[in-house]
Amino acid sequence: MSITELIKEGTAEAVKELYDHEVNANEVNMNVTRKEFDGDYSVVVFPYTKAAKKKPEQIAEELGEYLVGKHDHLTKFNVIKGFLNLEVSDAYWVNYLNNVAQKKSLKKAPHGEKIMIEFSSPNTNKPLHLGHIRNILLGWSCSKIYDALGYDVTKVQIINDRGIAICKSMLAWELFGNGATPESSGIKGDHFVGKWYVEFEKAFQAEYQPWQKTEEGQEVFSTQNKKEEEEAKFFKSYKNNYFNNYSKLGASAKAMLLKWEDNDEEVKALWNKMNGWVYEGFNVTYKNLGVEFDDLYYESGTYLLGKENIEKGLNEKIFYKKEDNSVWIDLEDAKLDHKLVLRSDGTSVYMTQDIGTAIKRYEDHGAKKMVYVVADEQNYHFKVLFEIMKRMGESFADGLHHLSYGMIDLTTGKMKSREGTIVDADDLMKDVIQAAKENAIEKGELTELSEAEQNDIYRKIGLAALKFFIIKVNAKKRMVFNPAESVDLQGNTGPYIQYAFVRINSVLKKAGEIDTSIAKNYTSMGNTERDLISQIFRLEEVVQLAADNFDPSFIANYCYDMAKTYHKFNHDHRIINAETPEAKAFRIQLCQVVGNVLEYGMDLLGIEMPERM
RNA sequence: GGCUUUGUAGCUCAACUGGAUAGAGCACUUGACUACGAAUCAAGAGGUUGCAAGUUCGAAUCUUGCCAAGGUCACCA
Repeated sequence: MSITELIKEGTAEAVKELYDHEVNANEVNMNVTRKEFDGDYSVVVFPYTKAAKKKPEQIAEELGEYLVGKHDHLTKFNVIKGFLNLEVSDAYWVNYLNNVAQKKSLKKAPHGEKIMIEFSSPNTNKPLHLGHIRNILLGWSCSKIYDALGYDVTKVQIINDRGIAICKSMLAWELFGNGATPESSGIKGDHFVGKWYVEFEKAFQAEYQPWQKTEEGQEVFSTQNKKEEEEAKFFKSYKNNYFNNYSKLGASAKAMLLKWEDNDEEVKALWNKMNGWVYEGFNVTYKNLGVEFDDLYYESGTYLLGKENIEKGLNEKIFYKKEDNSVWIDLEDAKLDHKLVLRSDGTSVYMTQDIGTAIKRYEDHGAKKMVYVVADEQNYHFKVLFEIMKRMGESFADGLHHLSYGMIDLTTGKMKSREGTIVDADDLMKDVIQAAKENAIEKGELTELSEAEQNDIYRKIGLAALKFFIIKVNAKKRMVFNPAESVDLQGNTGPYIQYAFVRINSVLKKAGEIDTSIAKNYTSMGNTERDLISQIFRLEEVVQLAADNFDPSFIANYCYDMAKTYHKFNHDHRIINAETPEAKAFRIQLCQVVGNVLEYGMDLLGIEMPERM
C-alpha cells in the first residue's frame, strides 16, 4: 500500500473506530502539506465535526494520535485549525526512492485496450501554422501519455484533401504556373501549393473589385443590399455569392470540382500531383517537430461510406428527407438542432464525411476509444456528430471524445490569413532553433563538440522552448503567443528543465560508478530532499490526471516544479562531496531518479533532453 | 439575439478539482560564481481572483444575475 492510500484508509478506519462513522477511504480529504507548515500530507478534518460532535482541533488531535500510534511510517503530527499535518518517516521515503531507482521503466505494462487519437488534420491547400502546432503537440503528447499507461495507441490524421479549396490552388497553378514545380522553384511542396492558393485569391480579387463598379455590380448592390450596409462591407459579405453566380474564376473552380467528383482523369492527375507535393512538405514539418502517424485517412476516401450509412439510417428513420431531397436529422430532444447531413443535390457535407470516417476507422482498428483533437470552434459539430453516432447505434459511440483546445492569439490579436498574420510552422521552428543557437554560442559551453552535435543540441533546446511554451498552458484555454517569450530559455521554460537534467548528468558523470546500496541508511533528510521524493511519488497520479483530462499541461507544470526543486537542491547540498558516504549515495540515487523522471515526463510532452547544453 | 467558453499581479500562466496567508515566470530593484555547470539560487515589490448576491465551518473553484471578451448558430470545412 502506498503512503497516501495508507493515510486515507487509516483515517477512514480511525473515524469509524473513534466516532462510529462510515467514510469511504477515497473520500478522505487529503493533500500535500503546504510549504509553510511542517509535515508531508495534510488531512482536512472539518467533514467529521458532525459525526464526532467535537471541535476540529480536537478531532485532528485524536486522529493524529491514532494514526501515528498505529503506523510506523507516520512519525509525527501537528494540528493547525482543522488541518492534521502528518510527517512520513525518512525510512519510508528512502525506501520508496530505492524502489523507484530499481525500476527498469516508469511506463505501465501494456493491457491491450485500444485508443485512437486523431490530430493535425490539415487541409491540403496551405502549409501548417502555429494553430496546427498546438494541435499536434496535444495529440502527440496524449498519444505518449496513453501509451505510457499501457494502452494500444493508434495515431491518425484525417486529411481534408478534397473540395473547392484545393481546386483553387490547382486552377491557379494551371493558369499561371507555367509548369513550375517545388523543385524548379526551390519552394517546399506545401508552401508551393499554398502559394497558388494565394495567387487564386489575388486573381479573384482582381476580377471582383472591378466588377463591383460595373452596371451589373451596382445593380446587385442597390437591389440586394437589404441591411443598408456600406458598399465595401456589402461586397465583402457578398463574396461567396459572387463566386458562385458571377465569377469566371469561380465557375472554373467549380467546374473543376465537378470534374473531380466525376473522376475526370486529367483533373485527378493534377490533384494527385499537387497533393503529393503537399504531403512531401507536411512530412518534413512532422519530422522536424518529431512526430509521426500510424495511419492516414483521406476525406476523399470516406465520404462515400458516410453517404451509404446515411442512406441506411434513412430507412431506419434516424434521418428524414425534405421535399428538396436534402437529408436531415432532428436532434431537438438532445437540445441540439436539426442538422443537414446530405445536400439536396445528394453531395456530402463535412458531417457526412465524419460519419463515414468514424465508421471506417472502427472497422479498420477496432478502437472503442477515439479522440479528436480539434479546436474549440468546432464544439458544436462534435456534439452533433457524437449524438448522431449514438442514434445510429454504433458500438463505439460512447468512447468518442472531442479534445477541444483553445485557439492561439498573437499579442497583436488574432491570426488571420487575410491580414497575413499567420505564423508559419516551419518559419517558427527555424526561428526558435536559431535563437537557441545564438544563445548557446554566447555561453560557449559546446565549443569542443562537432558541428553536427552542436546543431542537434540547438535543435533540442529551441524546440523545447517552443513546445513547452505552448503545452504548459491548459489545453482548453485560449492562449496568447508571444514570439519573444517562446524563445525564452530562463524561468518557467523547457530549457530550464533541460538544464536541470544537464546538471544531473554532469554530476553523475563526475561522481563515476557509485555503490548506492547504502543510500537506505541515510537518516538526516532535509526539506528539499523530502520535497523531491514526494514529488517523484506524485508522478503516477499526475500522468493519470493528464490522461483523464486529456491535458498534458499537468505534466508540464509537474516537470517544471520538479526541476525547480532540483535546482534548489543542487544549490543547497553538496552531492559528490557530501557530509557522509550515506548522504552521497542517497543524493546520487536521488539525482538518478529525478533525471529519469524529468526525461520521462518531458518525453510524454514530446520534448527531447540534451546530455549537455 | 439563442447556446457556449473564458475573465486571477503590468504581461504570460498556476492553484493537486470545495481547504490553510491565492502561487510561479517574465519585466523591475537587490544580493550570491576561485563551488558538482550562474540557462542557476536567494531576497524585495507587485492582488477587492471582472462586479454583486447566494450555498457552507470554508469559495478563484459550486448557483444565480449583471459586465467584458471569444466561439458557434451554413446545402463551408
